[in-house]
Amino acid sequence: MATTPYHHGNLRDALVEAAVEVVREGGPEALSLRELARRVGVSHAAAYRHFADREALVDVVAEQALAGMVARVHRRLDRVEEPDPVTTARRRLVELGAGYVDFALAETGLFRLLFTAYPDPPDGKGDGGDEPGEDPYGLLNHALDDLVAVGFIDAGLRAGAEVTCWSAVHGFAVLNVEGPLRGLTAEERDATLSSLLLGIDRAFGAGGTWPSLAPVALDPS
Amino acid sequence: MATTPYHHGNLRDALVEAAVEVVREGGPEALSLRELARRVGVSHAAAYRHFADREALVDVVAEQALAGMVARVHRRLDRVEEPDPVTTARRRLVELGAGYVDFALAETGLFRLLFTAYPDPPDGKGDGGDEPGEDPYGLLNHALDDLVAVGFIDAGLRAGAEVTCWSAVHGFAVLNVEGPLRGLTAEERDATLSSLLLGIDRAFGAGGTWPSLAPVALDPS
DNA sequence: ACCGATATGTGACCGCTGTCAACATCGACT
DNA sequence: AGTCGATGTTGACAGCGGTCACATATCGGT
Repeated sequence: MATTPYHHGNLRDALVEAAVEVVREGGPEALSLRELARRVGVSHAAAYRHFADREALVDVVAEQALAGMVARVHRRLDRVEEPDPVTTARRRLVELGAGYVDFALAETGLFRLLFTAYPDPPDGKGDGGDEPGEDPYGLLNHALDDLVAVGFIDAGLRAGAEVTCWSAVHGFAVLNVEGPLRGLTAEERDATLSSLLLGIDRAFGAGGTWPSLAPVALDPS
Repeated sequence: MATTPYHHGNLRDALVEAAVEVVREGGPEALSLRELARRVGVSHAAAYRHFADREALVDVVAEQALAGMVARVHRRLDRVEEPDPVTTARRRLVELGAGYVDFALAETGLFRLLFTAYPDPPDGKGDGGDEPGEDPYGLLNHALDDLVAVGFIDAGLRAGAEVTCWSAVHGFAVLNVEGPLRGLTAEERDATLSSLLLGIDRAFGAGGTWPSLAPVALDPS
């Protein structure tokens, strides 16, 4: 039987599943090998047959978290429909940021784990090899390139733009998730996030005169 | 004798001093009550006469860290001298951000501690009572108000501006200190930070046509 | 059908941590 | 002089990550 075989069968998967669960509702610091083993109903040393150490387990959870974040961002991106290419590209950048923050607020534990495992966080450009455009950093660069292509961003402003965007959105997420800005009401959060995202849009489109974009709202689903 | 009295004399201060030292060169996760006691040459439980628990010690270190950061920001702020009030105000905002990042990169451990103690980080607006303008958040608001006063920032854009600025700069710091952006060279860091700070300036000054600002460089002293 | 190699899980153990309670010491004040 | 409160010590407990020798189950080859 695939369900509950002989020894335990699929301990590894069970552990990962439990780990994701634990991190979700307690953050990275709640993730303990022993607690996991207890949950799965197995000896604490058994986990070491499947993971070299705690870090290895964390890495796997981080992968899942990253995937979840990408999925969430895509959900927003896919909903964008605007009349002209410029507005579409601008809107996509905004929605990208909003999706990032959505995930951070909806999956606090996973988000914190993603950026608190100081030995080599698995995000972004370092890890090469993946499908381009399937990690947040790739999506971001793609969106910015589009904005240059449609003539919204001056080519001279493209350099470093991805860092600016990432920093702003990531900072907002961090401050709201585990920093002094948690405790904001939903309204305040929406307002300040709109202000931030539209500010980025303004900074990039400073060359010409463009119609302003509609505000954003978080989606705590 | 004030130096090495009877029992220990000034254990509390000695512990705090050692704690700052440890965090400086190992980050918050290296801060252990027992290690501290060992360093100071005292029994492992002695610390409990002075601190309710580990958290309390962390809070004190956080205060020191915050003070250090404010000092560093001020050092940059005080060096600003520009011909006209508008440029001065703009420059001050830029230097404020640069000082924040300076501190994050020069005092990695202390910075991380400041924003990783999820139960009530001591930064920013929450803690009231302090001299206004003597914490980073107050300095930031002051700088932004000035920019409105001199006519650089349109009054309609003032709302939420402090969150935008803080998010961007904080995000940059976090990504460079413990995130995927550490590993950047000094040149890349300077370039991207300049791009970020000047982008903020651009976003706020979008109303009129202003001369562009000179780039920034980090100061790893 | 058997038997051995290999994968998987167990229990005891180490050193580390924070925290607490009981005990010792010392200075200050009456 | 003698007591009291603040400070420091000792020893214990539980929980953690990690490692080991050992037990067990499963599978592959004969």
